[in-house]
Amino acid sequence: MEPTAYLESLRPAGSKRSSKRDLIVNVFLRQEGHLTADDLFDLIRREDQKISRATVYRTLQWMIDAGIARKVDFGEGRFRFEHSYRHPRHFHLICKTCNHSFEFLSSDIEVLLEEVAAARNFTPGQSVLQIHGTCEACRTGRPAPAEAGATSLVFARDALRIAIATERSGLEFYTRAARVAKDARGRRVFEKLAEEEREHLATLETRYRELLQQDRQLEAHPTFLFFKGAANGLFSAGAEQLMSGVNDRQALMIGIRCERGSHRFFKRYGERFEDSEGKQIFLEFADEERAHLELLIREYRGLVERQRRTPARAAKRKTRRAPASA
Amino acid sequence: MEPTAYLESLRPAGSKRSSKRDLIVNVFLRQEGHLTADDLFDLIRREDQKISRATVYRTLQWMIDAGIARKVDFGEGRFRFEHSYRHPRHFHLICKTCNHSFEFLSSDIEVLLEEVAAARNFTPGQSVLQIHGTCEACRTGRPAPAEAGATSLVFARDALRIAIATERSGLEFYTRAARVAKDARGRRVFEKLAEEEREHLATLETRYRELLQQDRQLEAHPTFLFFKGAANGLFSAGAEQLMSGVNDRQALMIGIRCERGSHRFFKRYGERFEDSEGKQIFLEFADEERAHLELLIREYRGLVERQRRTPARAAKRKTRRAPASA
DNA sequence: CTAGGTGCAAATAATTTGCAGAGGC
DNA sequence: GCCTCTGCAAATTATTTGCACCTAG
Repeated sequence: MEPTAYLESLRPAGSKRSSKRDLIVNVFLRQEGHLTADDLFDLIRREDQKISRATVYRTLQWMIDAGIARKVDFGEGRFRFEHSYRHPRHFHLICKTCNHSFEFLSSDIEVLLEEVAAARNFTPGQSVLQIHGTCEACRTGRPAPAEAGATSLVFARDALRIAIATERSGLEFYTRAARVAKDARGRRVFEKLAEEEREHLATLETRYRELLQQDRQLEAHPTFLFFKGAANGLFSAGAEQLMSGVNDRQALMIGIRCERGSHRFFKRYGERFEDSEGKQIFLEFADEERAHLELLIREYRGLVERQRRTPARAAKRKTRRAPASA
Repeated sequence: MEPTAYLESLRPAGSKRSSKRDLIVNVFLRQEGHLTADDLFDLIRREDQKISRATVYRTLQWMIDAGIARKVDFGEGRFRFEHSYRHPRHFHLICKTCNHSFEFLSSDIEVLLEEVAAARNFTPGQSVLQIHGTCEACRTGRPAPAEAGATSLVFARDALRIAIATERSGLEFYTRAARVAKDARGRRVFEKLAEEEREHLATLETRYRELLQQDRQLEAHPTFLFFKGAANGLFSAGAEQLMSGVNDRQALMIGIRCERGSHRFFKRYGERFEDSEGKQIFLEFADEERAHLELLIREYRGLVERQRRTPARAAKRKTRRAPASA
């Protein structure tokens, strides 16, 4: 959505247009950091000498009601304001030396927060998380790479990186499982799964390259979204040693488990974000995993059906496995 | 340490005793929640009509310098103060309806915070974490169980619970491994390990019961310290199936891995807390795990040594295992 | 006796509000 | 014309400070 349409969509009911307010809102949206009311007042004064502090405060409150602005409190004894246009919610790193602040988000932390709230029978709304300390620039004396630009693009970048890492992890797992598998049918299933992961991975990597072209410096931005759960959660160490004796049906079942885990993960977390390209990426990825999952389930059912029609073979297979599983 | 000694130990250099200040400090330390300067002023006024607001503010600043008080900011446009005597650092759940706040700590979150800071080249100091929302009492209309009493006791209780959960998890693992193990020597090692865990567990449970006797209502307090890492991290699902073919040396090595993991975990996290009974419990537990670990390592070395002295047997064992591991 | 500590009142600092006039619909 | 927005100045709220006086060491 374009800025103007975005503003119109958020205008509170029963409010009138006003050139003063428009000016304040526009100047505010043009800014990047976390402004105090006074910072904004100074900026406004450069364009219109007549606007009073009271109007700036009133407009800030209006923007908060409209959802354009968020009020943040860094413990300085006054508030700061940040706009939310193309700017997902986030937590803060705050340098106590230069008073600059840096943004990040961590799904892992958000999950833990929800768990704490649930354990204490608390209905959580917004959370405030600030790490106070010293930034790299203040510690080393050398200027840090500027953290400017569209946060929502960085968010999308990180979402894609996470999806790619997950896919790579799946690919590696299936590849190793295929290498280890002794049963020819089981191995073939793993090989096919690996091939499918490879294809999906290629799609994601293409999309990543396309995203990078939207902003020359996108890769230089530090990580915004921290999210480690997705890439490792599915495959436990040592599991591959169990893969060696796996047949085709079991291999398919393993694939189903993996894809289901992946789908749930991305659906669950995608739903947590507000509208943004990053959210979109998570939900699309979840959808693709679901589609793949359904495909695997159909294959599995087909396989079971076929084995039921040739009971001799199924019985033989069962007999052969019996002593090992006892 | 007793309150008086505690205060003396923290008195800033070059400061005089004063009856007014003593009164303010004592009234402050008697309180439980998070007071505003005005709350405290009102309380003080009940005991001494002459004390002025300025003195209360000055004394609060003095207490902060002395480390007796912490200044917290719930975004209300003014500060609140909490004392730190027998009161570990923590995060807050803040009810936006009744303005009450509840405390918790999560080692898992703290670890993630450190990781984020490290990834951004930020040297972290103190962190602020607030979950704003609605408390149970405000949502249901019924009064919640009062969250009063010594937080440091609750902290110790939770530390013990975590240690116990870890020990139970270890006991369960070794018991199952012993049940599954086919090699008689391997099984015996697991049985011995299980027995040791059982003993340690009994010690911890006794200590837990002793702790409960210090405060009748200790078990009724909601969880303060959230810490899930310890109990599950060591043993992955399916691992027990790998246990079946394990011999005595391998079983010992598995025990060493587990105890080492446990020791590192508790040492690492114990070091994160400030002085308290809870910290003590973590560090003692870490020490006990280390002692056990060293014992196991000695046993392992002895075993290897013995096997080296009877090379025929070792060679035989090796030959027998060769096809399985290829 | 002298460096803090204290009370009082005034100063600051951020933000809000009352009111009369200006301006959009 | 009505209802909202705006500027200005005054009010409010939380906190700090100047200064004269007090008190412990």
